[in-house]
Amino acid sequence: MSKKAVTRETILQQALALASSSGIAALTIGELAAASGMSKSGLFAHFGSKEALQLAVVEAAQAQFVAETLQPVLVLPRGLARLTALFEAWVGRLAAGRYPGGCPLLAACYEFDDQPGVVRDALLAGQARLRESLQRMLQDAADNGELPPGRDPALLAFMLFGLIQSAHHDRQLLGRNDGEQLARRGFALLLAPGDGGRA
Amino acid sequence: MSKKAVTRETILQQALALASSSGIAALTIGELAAASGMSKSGLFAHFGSKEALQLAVVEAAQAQFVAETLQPVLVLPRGLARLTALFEAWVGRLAAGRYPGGCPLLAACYEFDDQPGVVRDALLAGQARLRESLQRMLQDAADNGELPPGRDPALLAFMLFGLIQSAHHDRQLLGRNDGEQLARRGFALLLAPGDGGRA
DNA sequence: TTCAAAAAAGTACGATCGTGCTATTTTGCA
DNA sequence: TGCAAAATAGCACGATCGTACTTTTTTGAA
Repeated sequence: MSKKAVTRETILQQALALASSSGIAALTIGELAAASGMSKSGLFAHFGSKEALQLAVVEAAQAQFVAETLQPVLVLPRGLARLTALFEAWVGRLAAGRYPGGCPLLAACYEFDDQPGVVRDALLAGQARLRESLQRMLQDAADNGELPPGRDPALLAFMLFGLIQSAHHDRQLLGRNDGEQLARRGFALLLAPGDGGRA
Repeated sequence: MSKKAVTRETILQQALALASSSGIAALTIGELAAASGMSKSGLFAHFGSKEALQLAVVEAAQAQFVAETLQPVLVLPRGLARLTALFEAWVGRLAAGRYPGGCPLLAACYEFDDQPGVVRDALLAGQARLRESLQRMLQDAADNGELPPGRDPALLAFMLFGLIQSAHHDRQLLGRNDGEQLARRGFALLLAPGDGGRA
């Protein structure tokens, strides 16, 4: 791997660490250069513009999520098993201290949802893909007869994503560390057959 | 009302409109002054510091939420009726174009959750109060026997807030306008007795 | 109507922003 | 080992940031 690619990767990892607490929009070339031990212009040359840097950071975060959370569960059989593993990995990711300042992608969604441009486009595409993956796993589970009768995969995907967001909110702002457990109980309530989810 | 108070209110309304799309942290004294038809220094004198301005904006947004969404439902009897009205008002607020760029408070939670200071403190206090109100309404409904058996008010409050966040996400980033309907169906799924929420 | 007080504007400041352009260092191949 | 090329640093720029200090305009009570 070329030196350039190595340095670029180092910068992006540093950027993700900073963006986790301050947000991607608040990332500053100077601040990031200092944190990376580089000069402003040396770092700048890697990206050519601030928008390109922000886009690279978003894509790095997305690639990391896929590699660390989505990919690993694909070895499991389609259906409830795979879905459960994904949700567990996702929830665990929140608590793991992977990003102490919170998920940079979730935060970026709030920062860029009204800022047209390539960053917003990339976020939108990634979130849409993720939602589709989630919904497809739910459909697989439904096809296997592993869902309570009458459950709508689209609604469940919507609600499971809400559980993730609520857990994130509880941990990052409210400082509550039981959000992950509540999310798991919510998952059980939504997917457990029979008793309507005693929880 | 003194002139000062009137002007201050005008500024804060303008600030909320701007913050809706760009975020409270990205608010700039100069930008806000231009939008308000004032000079930078004239506007600045109203607050004394940028942090005080941000705090005032957060408090204005919180007061608006309470006045427009929480207060009105308090005339309804405690229990499921009041809870349903609150959720409906809350969901409706997302679609109403009240804030075209999304809820400034939700966005602020992501911006300030890792930035210690008075702004974060105010956000935390407001969100904690809101969560308590929600949970108390659920407890009232449980006391009335209006909840499916075995439901935990704390878990339901967690999940209902997740529905709101998911609806916000769907509308603001994904551009889907069925998020509100999904949130309503989720509400029904969680609170409807008997069939375990056929949806 | 007058006039002190309040509100707003004017001006200036150092700092930092993103981004050019040029010089220097470092790299990897001949 | 030498040397073009690649990577990084140095420096400068106009713009804008938040925030002081001073001056002008506006307000409301006597």
